[in-house]
Amino acid sequence: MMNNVGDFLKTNGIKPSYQRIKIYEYLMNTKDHPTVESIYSALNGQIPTLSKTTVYNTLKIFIDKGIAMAITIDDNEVRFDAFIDTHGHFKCQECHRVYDFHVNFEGAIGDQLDDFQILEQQMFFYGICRSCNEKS
Amino acid sequence: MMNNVGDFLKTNGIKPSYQRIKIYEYLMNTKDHPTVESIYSALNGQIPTLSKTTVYNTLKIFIDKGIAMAITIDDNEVRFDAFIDTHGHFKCQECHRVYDFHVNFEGAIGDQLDDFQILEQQMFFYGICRSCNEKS
DNA sequence: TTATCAGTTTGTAATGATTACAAACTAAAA
DNA sequence: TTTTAGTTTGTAATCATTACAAACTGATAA
Ligand SMILES: [Mn+2]
Ligand SMILES: [Mn+2]
Ligand SMILES: [Zn+2]
Ligand SMILES: [Zn+2]
Repeated sequence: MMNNVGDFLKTNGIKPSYQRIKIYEYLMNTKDHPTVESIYSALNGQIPTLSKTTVYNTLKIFIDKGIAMAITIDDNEVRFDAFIDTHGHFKCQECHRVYDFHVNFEGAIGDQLDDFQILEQQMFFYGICRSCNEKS
Repeated sequence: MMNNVGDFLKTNGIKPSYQRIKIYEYLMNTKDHPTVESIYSALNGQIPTLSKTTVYNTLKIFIDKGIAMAITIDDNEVRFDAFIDTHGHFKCQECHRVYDFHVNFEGAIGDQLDDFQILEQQMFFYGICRSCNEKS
């Protein structure tokens, strides 16, 4: 075997092509919630024939199969995340970095949505991060 | 005098033109978090010369002046809200309605972001609403 | 009053992200 | 080898948003 990511994709019903493995590895190893554009340009070096359409298609498959998620933290920039446990995101308006944080969703809303069937939860914060704060 | 919305806009540093008053009134009276498209087509009746560009411009001004906010609850559909107190949104995947709910943000994240300066908070839930649940 | 001027509105053109589509390719099965 | 299903690629189409400049408006100054 020797290829963990390939096996992981197979387990999730995704045929592990070279492109798919590379894209998933990149998403897994990169903690900055990359966009389609940044994934494409990061991989274009090792895969010169890579098409942006393939990046779009592959990410859509990952999301459909539940091994990645899309984060629309700002109009007109969709970012992707291989860390799929429910968690919140903080976006720094200075350095544009996106940080993860843990959220206790239950405590935050009480019983207001008791008759609603909740399938997905997102929390986004915006502001200035610690590191940017220290520079001023 | 006699025009509350006009005065309200003036108070917030916005010159109260006919278009701006109508757009703000619509946003205020409509609880369904309308899009640019739905605002435009709702008002096009009474203001036949209305331009979609004016709707975009006006909403941008409202947001800059802090009397409205943009909600990107789903990729490729930006919605607008005149209710600017911090609150959460639930989007029904069946009827596509967007519901407001109250959120206790402090309790939800603890002290994880203590050194971060938080300027804006958003919470989005997705699922099936009560009314759609009852139909099945 | 008329002339001027800043701000507003409008229509059209440009942009840019995403999607549609069909041809080329790949790898496994028959 | 041939077939076939699935994958990748490049190009074209779509669609929301933005840029831009001309037309308009309403207030102010002469
Ligand atoms: Mn994350
Ligand atoms: Mn709302
Ligand atoms: Zn920062
Ligand atoms: Zn519903």
